[in-house]
Amino acid sequence: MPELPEVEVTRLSFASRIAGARIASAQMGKPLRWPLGVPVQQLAGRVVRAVRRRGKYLLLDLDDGLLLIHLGMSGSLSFTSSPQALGKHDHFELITHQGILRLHDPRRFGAVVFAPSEDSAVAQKLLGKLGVEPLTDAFEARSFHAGLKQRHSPIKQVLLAGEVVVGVGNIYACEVLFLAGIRPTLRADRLSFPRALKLHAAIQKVLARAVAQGGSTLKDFSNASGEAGHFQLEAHVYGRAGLACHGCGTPIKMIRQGQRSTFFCRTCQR
DNA sequence: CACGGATCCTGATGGC
DNA sequence: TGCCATCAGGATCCGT
Repeated sequence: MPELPEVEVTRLSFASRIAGARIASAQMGKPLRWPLGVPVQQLAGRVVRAVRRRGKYLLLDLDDGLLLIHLGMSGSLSFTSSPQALGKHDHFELITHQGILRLHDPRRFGAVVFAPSEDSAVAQKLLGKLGVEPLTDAFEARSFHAGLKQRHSPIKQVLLAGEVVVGVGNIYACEVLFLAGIRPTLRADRLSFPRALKLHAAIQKVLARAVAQGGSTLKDFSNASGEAGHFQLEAHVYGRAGLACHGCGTPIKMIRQGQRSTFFCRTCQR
């Protein structure tokens, strides 16, 4: 479900409401990607100070330590006031006096991990190699190009790997490469600076718009308050194999790159 | 060490 | 209707 815009929209939908909340209790359903790191009982009594985001991770700052939450492929968070029994796919819950935070994740590729601090080995193992945040001033065209120059893999896979820039998932990677007119199979280090500049602009524009409009409606996304996204920009290539390119009419191609589907127009993208 | 492939898990969908 | 194969928004781990 979530690429960076959806994670950010989720964060915005509950961050201010959970800030200052004291944890009454916590519980786990089925195991997620990694163990929590501490027994759930040890979370009781701690206070949630703030919710930040790094890449596709949400960081819940506690008065002592932090929780790292990742939504994986199928995860979503809800923050509600009404208690109810954990559903089949609800695998983590924080009960606070300001509301109940619940992680719903059918495929369980998501994660909830406790770390004593952001600098701790536990946290750095997950966050340490992440690339620059695309919606900050740190995402700058020249260093982006320099980062690409060091990679010999196809540009699509370099974007997905998240070590140059974070947050661009499979859908937005396809869309952004279409908007920049770049073929997904092109080696990252072969991009000229002008073309990297176009890609840089496309990433900023598409991700920022998606956040502003409440997340993508390409799939069934809703935020932690249960509100659906209104991202109007329809996909140009993603999920459109065989259909006419919006630019030139050529049928959109679908190929496989690293076990993921890639969609592109072989006329518009070079 | 940079790269590519296999892998975790469940559900939806389409062909026969 | 059932059975099987394929595909799904992610990212780590492991072998080369």
